[in-house]
Amino acid sequence: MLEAKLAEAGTLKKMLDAIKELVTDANFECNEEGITLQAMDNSHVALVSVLLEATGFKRYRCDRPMPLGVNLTSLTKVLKCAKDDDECTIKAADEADVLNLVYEAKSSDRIAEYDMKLMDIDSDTLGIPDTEYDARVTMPSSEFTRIVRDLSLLGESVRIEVSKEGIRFASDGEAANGSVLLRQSDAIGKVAQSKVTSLKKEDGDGEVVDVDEEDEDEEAPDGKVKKEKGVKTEAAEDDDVDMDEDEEFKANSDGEEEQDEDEGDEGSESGKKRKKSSSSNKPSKKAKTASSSKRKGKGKKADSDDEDGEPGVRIEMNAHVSLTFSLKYLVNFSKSATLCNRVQLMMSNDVPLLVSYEFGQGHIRYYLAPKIGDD
Amino acid sequence: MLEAKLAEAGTLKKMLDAIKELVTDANFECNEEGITLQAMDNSHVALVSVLLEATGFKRYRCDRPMPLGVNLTSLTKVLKCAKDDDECTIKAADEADVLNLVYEAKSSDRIAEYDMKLMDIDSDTLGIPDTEYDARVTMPSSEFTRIVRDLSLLGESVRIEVSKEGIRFASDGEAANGSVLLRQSDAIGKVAQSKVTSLKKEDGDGEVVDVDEEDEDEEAPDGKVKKEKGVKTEAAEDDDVDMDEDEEFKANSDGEEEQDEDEGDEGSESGKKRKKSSSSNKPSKKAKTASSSKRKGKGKKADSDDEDGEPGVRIEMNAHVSLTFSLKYLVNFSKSATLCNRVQLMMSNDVPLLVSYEFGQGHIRYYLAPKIGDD
DNA sequence: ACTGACCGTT
DNA sequence: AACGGTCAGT
Repeated sequence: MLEAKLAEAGTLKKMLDAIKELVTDANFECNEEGITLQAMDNSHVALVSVLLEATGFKRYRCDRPMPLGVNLTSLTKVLKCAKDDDECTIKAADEADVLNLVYEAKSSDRIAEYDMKLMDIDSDTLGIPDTEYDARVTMPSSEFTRIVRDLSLLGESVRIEVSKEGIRFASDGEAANGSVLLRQSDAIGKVAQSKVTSLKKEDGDGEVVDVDEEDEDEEAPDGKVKKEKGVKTEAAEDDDVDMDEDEEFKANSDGEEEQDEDEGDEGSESGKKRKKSSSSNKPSKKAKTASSSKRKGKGKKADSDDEDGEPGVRIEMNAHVSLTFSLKYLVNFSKSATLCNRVQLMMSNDVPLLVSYEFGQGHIRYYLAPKIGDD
Repeated sequence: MLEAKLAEAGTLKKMLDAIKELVTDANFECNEEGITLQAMDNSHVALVSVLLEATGFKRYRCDRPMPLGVNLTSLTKVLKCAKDDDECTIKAADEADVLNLVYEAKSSDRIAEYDMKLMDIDSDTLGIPDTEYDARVTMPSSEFTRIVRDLSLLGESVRIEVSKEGIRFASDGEAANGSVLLRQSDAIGKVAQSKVTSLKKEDGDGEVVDVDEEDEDEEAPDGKVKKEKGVKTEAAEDDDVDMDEDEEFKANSDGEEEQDEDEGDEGSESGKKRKKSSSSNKPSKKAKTASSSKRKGKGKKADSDDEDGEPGVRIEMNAHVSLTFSLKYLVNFSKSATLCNRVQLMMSNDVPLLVSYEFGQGHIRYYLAPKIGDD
């Protein structure tokens, strides 16, 4: 059975608000490490990956792994019945067909209890390779929100380009073209813009994740992306690609360099390896992928980019990248800004963009295949 | 003629906002004691009773009783032309077919004047018995609003149960079931939960209204509810009852248990009595009903539950009650929260619920027949 | 298709 | 607190 008590129902509310428009039904995979959710968006163009670490709960217990099939629209309604600062306990018996949610007001003279129906959902666990990217940009999430919203008024897509100059977001529209350039913030200058040893998803706040282990990592036996279901990069046509359920999500699969991605389900290809990350030469590591949690044991929950990291823009790149994405999705992703003040954009040419919001108790990550014709 | 000057047009604006969706046309009955409005909602399921005491006006004069037939949609529009803090004077000549409204800004350098057409409306004064109830719950109006809104996301109706445990609001829906329990707030503990002598509508703040005078009151010459049309309790089928225009609104007319439901028209049954109020024993009185204003001359305008009474929940009960109501109506009633910080729920099994908002210058009360099959 | 109500944002 | 936008109901 599962029993997890969250100090603030608001965390869950914001998380649902962030993804409910993208995904309507999904399995919350619960195990002793925490709760994860991975799903393709309704149109199979983007992939959403959510993690809530067990350690982020006030109390957490999950005897055995169990998937909770939830209709996010229903869960959103039920969560609307909680105040942001209510304590929220979610419980589900093994094999249960209902999820029980209890909200306790701080004042404690109000207790609300809800039982929500669960459903069976095909859980095609998606394989999300943990790869290295040619560029990582960390910026205030509000800034990212503002930029994609502004540009979405002009056009359908945006070209994101990271160069020595900084990061540029440019969109061409019928009536007008727009371009926003963010330069590295002064205080951060030294760190970024320089060749970085390895660009992996950052775990902590503004600190490059320890790449070491990764370097030595398996160099990618086949150097190929696994084939689980996922957003396929190349497939991306003019419009975003629609990935099939059974495809593998090769974040940047055969992409520029290679990263492996084993997906969870098959596990067979797990042994793959990927090799040099873009320009740099660190051999990338692999595996951990979506279950990022394990990345480095991640005991670091609270210290990440969570709420307010440093202000400003931090740019790290090993190679110039230029990719084009659908603004509609980016605008959608940017809703997660309510969860965390900083956002990380990870890019390599021809590989799906990773937009990552790391907060105290976990993260929300979005993968979006680039439109072709960008390079 | 009528001439009444209100210190704040905002009072009228909020009152209209609270009831305009429920009632589109109604008579404002003006007499020397003040202005009252009583009407069945458009679908004849609920009854609304509004009182604006003469003493609550900055200036008030009404030579003879006169009904002002008003289209509330029109009045709402006209009132939108006033700022909340404007002084508002309403005037109507005898037999006039227009209502004159003058708004004077505090600064006095702005005077706006409007004339709104009046209409003839069948004034079937509704008889609202002033009865006793088995349970009275007083709580912050925002809390009530929150609860009924939350539950309305899940289901159509709510079961309200008052027991030693507190007051529970429970609703079952397609996707989820919900239940909110409010316990008596600690500081209030002693007062409530004990056998109350009499549970009548509270007039002041948290004080049981003196029932005395009412006891002696005219026991109802005819002892009946007036014969106006009302919500008939029993009629309530699965869905709320639709009371006929000519029926009498026997809120819980005769006593909690037996409530007669004579249909108002006959008036013959007037002799009924109400008597034992629930558990207690005060003979109920009658008449005053809706014109509650007279209840005790009520000079107390400002001291009532008006804006913020004590915070928290106060529960008084003489018997366990369990009733089911349509959330749609309760959500509608809860709009009155803008007028007053506290709301009173009065209930007896199988009798219409009374939701009462008492503010400085009067009150807005709603009566809603329970759905059957509850309790 | 139009009007009204409700929710969210500024 | 007010205005605008979105969604639902008639």
